[in-house]
Amino acid sequence: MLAFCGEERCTIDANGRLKLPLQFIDSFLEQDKSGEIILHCLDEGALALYGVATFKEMRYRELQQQDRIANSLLMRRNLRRFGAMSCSETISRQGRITLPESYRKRCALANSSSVVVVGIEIGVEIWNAERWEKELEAISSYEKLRAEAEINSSIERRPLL
Amino acid sequence: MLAFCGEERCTIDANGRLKLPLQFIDSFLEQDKSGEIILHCLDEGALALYGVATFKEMRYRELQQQDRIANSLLMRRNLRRFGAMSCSETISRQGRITLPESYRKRCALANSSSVVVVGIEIGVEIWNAERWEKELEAISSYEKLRAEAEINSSIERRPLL
DNA sequence: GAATATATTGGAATAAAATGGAATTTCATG
DNA sequence: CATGAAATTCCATTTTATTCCAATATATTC
Repeated sequence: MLAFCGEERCTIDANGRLKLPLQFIDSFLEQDKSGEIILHCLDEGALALYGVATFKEMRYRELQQQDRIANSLLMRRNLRRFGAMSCSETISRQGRITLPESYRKRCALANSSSVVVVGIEIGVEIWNAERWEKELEAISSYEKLRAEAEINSSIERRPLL
Repeated sequence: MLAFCGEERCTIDANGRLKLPLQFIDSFLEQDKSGEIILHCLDEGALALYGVATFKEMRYRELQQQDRIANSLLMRRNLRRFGAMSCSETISRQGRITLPESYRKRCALANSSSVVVVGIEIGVEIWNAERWEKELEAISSYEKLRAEAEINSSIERRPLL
């Protein structure tokens, strides 16, 4: 079965907890029997869930360079971004995860609201419903631009616009 | 469990003490059973907490070059900066640390005020709430610029604006 | 140098919140 | 229509946070 695919509607309960769709729970448990996952708040305003191994892979290179941190503002900012915007959680025996309050706020995931859980091949993302609509539109209009650019370059002239 | 991650609100008590969130206490104790940590006042106006080993790692390279100190004002200034702006503390049995008055003042961490404690993967930072908002905005606008540049370069033409 | 005043530290009690689980309801399937 | 599975709601328990107070240590004044 294809892991981390599909688009589902779920509700966040009154305490900020989300019951994950079964298929996603299975995909995470397949990766890591303990059910530990990483929550990461994306700059585009959605909450990503990754397996621990997937996330560590993403962060490995930068964390090697500890001696440069003291003298680089950009490095400290990057640590802040990933540190503050990531935390680990464990899928409970009832298939629930608790979303930290600050992440809920930032991603506009209100308690007792309906959200969209999206498979992204290497994990899942939790989106506020309206934001997800906008993101789909953004993806679509970018694809149109790219298609246009591809056509233009194939006939070897500059785009019309 | 992922060490030093997440974003939490805490209050500094009337005596300038901070009760650390449990997850951060655990992360520090895991590194060093004694609970000894280094407080370091950052130039961007926040207070960083590092494990002793982490801090020594950050300072190791520079402190090797003692022979150059006598002939370098910049080096002496750097020693001053790290010397004056760093001190050690021990996490108390109740999970509290006392923040020195001069650091509180410099980092705008007022007594009886609400502050933000941020995991930065290799330690934590304590931020004045408003300053943290500003820092997040700075990080976010940088990311947006980077994203825009990425899109533009991928379709190989200038932005429409 | 002693006594008083002040600040600092540690701890306990109370209040709040998060967690886990069970029960009921809903939905899908045979 | 009945059965099983899953989702949602609600409640009890445990954990965590906050406040307040006592004890100790430090500083100041006479």
